[in-house]
Amino acid sequence: MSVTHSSDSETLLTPSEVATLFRVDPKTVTRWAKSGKLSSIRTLGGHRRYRESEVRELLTGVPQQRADER
Amino acid sequence: MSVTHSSDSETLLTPSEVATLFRVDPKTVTRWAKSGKLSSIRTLGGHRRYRESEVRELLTGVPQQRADER
DNA sequence: TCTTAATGGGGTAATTCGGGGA
DNA sequence: TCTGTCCGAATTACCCCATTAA
Repeated sequence: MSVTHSSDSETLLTPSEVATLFRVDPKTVTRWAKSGKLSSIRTLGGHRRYRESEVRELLTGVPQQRADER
Repeated sequence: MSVTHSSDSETLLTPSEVATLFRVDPKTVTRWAKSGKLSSIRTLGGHRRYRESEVRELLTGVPQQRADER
């Protein structure tokens, strides 16, 4: 038995969820990702997922924390 | 922080656990396995289990290490 | 053995992808 | 320059019910 401080359990958001938060079209979010303004993780099928903490920070200007660091 | 019962060489994840990591439906993970994008191990009842190291690598793009190699 | 949640298979609706043009 | 929209194709989500896992 071992105890691990889990490395990365980051909540991810879908393109439409991010788009809703910014009141923007999902396609615009895709462009932000392609231009490097927003980092993204890809599903095995090629769809993008976005880090919630990064999105929140961009929305509020306040650095966010992950649940597993709290 | 997580507690792992390690004595095995490879930690296995359930479909729902993998789905949560990718922010995807469990059925989608099943499709990845069927199409060969993700390798899977079957329980004797036919349910799929996935290698954590493989999932982590696909998520981050960084090769992971097993606890018994560290 | 019993209960409950999760998974599998199949089918269909919704979302996202990429490119291109307004 | 930035965003919204149209298109076809691909991927993913949600619905059912039977079986398996815990």
